[in-house]
Amino acid sequence: MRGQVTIKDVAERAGVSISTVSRVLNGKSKDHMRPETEERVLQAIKELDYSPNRYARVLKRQRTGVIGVLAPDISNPFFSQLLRGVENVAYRHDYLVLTCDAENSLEKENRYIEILIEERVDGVIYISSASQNEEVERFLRKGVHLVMADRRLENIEAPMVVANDLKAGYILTEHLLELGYREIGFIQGPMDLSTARDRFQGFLQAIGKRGLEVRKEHIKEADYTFEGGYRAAQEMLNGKLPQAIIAANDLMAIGAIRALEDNGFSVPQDIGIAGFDNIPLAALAKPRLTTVAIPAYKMGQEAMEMLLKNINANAGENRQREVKVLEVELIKGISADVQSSKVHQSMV
Amino acid sequence: MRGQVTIKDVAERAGVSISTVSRVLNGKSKDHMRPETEERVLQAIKELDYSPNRYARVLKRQRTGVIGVLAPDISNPFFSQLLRGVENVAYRHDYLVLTCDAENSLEKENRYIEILIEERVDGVIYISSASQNEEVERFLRKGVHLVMADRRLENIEAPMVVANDLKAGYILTEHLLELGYREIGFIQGPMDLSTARDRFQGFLQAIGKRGLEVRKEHIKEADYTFEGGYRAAQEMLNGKLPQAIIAANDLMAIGAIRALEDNGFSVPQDIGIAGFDNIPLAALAKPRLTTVAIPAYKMGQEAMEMLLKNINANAGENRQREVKVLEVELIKGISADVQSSKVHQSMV
DNA sequence: TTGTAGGCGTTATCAA
DNA sequence: TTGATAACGCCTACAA
Repeated sequence: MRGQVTIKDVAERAGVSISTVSRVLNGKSKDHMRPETEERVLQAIKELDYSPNRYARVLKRQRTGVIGVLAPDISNPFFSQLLRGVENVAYRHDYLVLTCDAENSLEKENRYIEILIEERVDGVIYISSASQNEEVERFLRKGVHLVMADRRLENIEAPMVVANDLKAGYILTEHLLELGYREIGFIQGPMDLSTARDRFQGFLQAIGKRGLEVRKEHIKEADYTFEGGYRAAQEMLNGKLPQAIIAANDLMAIGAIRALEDNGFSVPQDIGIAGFDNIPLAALAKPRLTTVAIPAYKMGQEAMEMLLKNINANAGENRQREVKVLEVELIKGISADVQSSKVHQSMV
Repeated sequence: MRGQVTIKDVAERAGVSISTVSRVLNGKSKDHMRPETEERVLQAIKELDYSPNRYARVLKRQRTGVIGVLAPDISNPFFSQLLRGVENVAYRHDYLVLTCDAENSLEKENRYIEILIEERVDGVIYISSASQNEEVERFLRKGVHLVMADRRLENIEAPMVVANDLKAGYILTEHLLELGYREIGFIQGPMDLSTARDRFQGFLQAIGKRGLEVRKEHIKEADYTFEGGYRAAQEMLNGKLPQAIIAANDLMAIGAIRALEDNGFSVPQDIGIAGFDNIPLAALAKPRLTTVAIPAYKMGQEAMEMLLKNINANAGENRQREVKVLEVELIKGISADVQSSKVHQSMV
């Protein structure tokens, strides 16, 4: 950054004042400027390979053109998809995206909140790592626009984009029930997260509607990671296995498959497994995983669009807290057909 | 950003001058400052929830504390791993990482180069999307520190961290040969990339050492993506299949597996498949993929450390262009054992 | 149509 | 031990 070319160098080279250069830079030359003057400036800019200093510019303009995404775990394909959705919209609107991976740590999340505030971001898309974090409200106090994505937090006054997780849990369970499964286990996500709670609630509703029950030892709580799913399934192996297991996301479902296979069971012949998210990995799993597609990419796009709307909205205009619920879709794995016959047999 | 709290507000509240506040902020209070003064300032900062404006700070300090990573495809797990390695080191040294996903597009790469220059990054870790890009040299002309990672570019005068891809290609091929495979096909990566060239060269060397040959129709070039691997394998299906196929990365290997299975072949019973990278997905594939581990995370760490060394080095000190070559490791899939017998049978 | 000058929030030099 | 003040590079009234 030392010895950088400034607007002053350009002005000298072009033989004009710095204001003239600035006007060319900001496209305010159209109306009142001699074409030859503009030409000289453009020429000087090219010769010196000048590019404006964003820091000086932001300081003056009082607007950074940066938005932050605070996510709990970028290595989870679901969130990287969501992120791509955000970037797609941001790129088109000339916003820079600052990605912050909290790695499921509250401490890191807080450090990033501080960084985003120092960065003076124009807005933040927040995917919470935990049930609550008081620090997040600093954004609101500072007037930073905030949009929540994927995970609902009731106590924070911000608009949000979420999926219909309750329905997701319901239709997936209903699907398995239709296939003939009666004893279904569930690997929960962290129950302080709305997605985990809703998916489980949907599960319970579908089960309850048929007057069925679930054994306590067939319900485990894990942390949405591959390893967590692996461990939860392994714990279930201690007792009598259910006929099928629903994991609250695909990563855990795949972990569960691994655990079961490592213990000599084959999926889906011996036991059925299903998940949520429909991450790309789910399509690769063999056999194809039964799952509920949560539109991550779209969620990212919608969240960014909602954020833009808020940023550009008239501050005076009193809006109500907008909530957008995205629809979900059942993805039937080929496992299903194979299983149904198997299960029916074992039930005879 | 409007109505933000500034150092001036803090000074007024604490009843001191802005210079005093600045000193507290920068930890220069240790030596010569009354503890009670410092205390008053700290108190005011807390009461006002003040946080320094990074833009003003950078403008003054002439140093951003930001480094850029320019990568060809973040959705490839290999690069997201590498990125995590970079972030790990950056975080510890209080650097912010600006991630730029060129999505294998030269146009996007160039747009990001411009953005990184405007951002006045202190350094850039560059993973090239193509064989050459003149624009990259702008970094050097601007005095931005540059480190290349993963992919060698001979014509750019910058230090680099790469893997021993030649050896990787060699030991993987040697392994398959030891298992008894004789007709081995190869799905190349983009041959303008050093990794693709080296891995293929290593393959040829191992083949040549045994006096064997490879049929032309058993060599295809693809683009390092899942879909590319799928298509390349499908093309091979038109002729006589080899006994095994090596794909220049895991993503393509998994694509190839998919293609073969979609066409009624089973892996590894009918044909062996191997790849490079050892991405997390490789461990999940069933059966476990034979691959060569390229230490992506470590590569990211090393690249960032090399960058830091360059940034902090005395500018006058004339260094030579450092090149670090990371070692690779063969990962034997369970496929191997199964295959060897099968293949021997078919060779009788 | 172009130029002058003040100020954005901070740091750092010099004086007190 | 503290305070006043001049930059840092850019934008934008206001003047010319």
